[in-house]
Amino acid sequence: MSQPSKGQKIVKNPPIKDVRGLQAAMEKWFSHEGRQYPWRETEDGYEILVSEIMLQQTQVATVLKRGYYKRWLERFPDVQTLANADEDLVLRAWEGLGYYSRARNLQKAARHIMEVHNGVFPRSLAEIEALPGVGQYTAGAVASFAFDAAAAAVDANIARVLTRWCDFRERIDTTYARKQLMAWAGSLVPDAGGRIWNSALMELGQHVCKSGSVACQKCPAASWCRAKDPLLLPIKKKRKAQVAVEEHVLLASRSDRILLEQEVGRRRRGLWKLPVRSIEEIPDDSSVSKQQYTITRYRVTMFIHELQNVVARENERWFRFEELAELPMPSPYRRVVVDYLAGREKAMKSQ
DNA sequence: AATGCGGGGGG
DNA sequence: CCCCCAGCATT
Repeated sequence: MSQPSKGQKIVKNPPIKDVRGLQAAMEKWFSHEGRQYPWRETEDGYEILVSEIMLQQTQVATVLKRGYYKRWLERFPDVQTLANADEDLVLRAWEGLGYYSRARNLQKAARHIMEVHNGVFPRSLAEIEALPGVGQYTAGAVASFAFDAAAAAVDANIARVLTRWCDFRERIDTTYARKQLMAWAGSLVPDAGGRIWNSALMELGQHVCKSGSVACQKCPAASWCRAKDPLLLPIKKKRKAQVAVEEHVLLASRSDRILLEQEVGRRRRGLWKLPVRSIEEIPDDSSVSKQQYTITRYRVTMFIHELQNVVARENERWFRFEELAELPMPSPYRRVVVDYLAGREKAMKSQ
């Protein structure tokens, strides 16, 4: 046996005694303390899937507060409607959530369900995981929340809870740790059904067993928990430092129109933004303002050059002001455009 | 195994 | 300023 495998053996059962008692305590606690989220009021596979995709790397508060979930289901109430929708409309409904491939994959998943499953949402774990944009976590979440399957679903909340319960003091962002946590999660899910159990674990991670603070005196699992110092868990690798970059964009207007450029690369593909130019192409008499934003690991300083007499290039188009609201546009550019139109409106009135 | 992919919340 | 968040796909 080679050395690296030592200490990396997957242990099937978590180091927890009286699992039935823990399950009972968690379910009782959840019945009192569980929040009422819209996706907890439905057992529709599609509606659950929409919520899970929106919630990937995105906090509950973000999805709820700005009405993304409700609006999406009004606009795309079922699989068939989404499958047949224009991608522009899909991206516009997603605007501000980020990770736009999620939206494109969600539509691909709808098309997959129409073609492969005749429009009927699949129930098996394997069939759900075969949907575009659906990985191991999301498949388990949908199977348990929609169909009450006894499926493991290890999200960031459950990973944190499990590492603390089991005092797992190794890095969790490795293949070994992911397998270990999946094994523990799988052995803890009650056969009777995973809906309440997975919901309760997530709820615990979200409101009690939190990342920056813990409320062990309010925790229903405290007497089962082995963590000596919960705040030190879970252990993750440090993230790469951010890189500062600059970009120069045009705020080019022509009577009642503004020039926009459509992204064609991998990042934010299909969305419209202010046209980018190199610094050498900017006339030095243009009026400049500045905005900061972050995308992935870049801290971008965006210089906004207000210009007229600009010639449109490939992938660029003039849009009437009224059309802008319908276009999918990344948040940093949306803010600039909205401010510009507001300022223009104000100037018109004061004349 | 490492990296790219948004954007906002909260310490 | 930082880390974090109901992760996935690609390399």
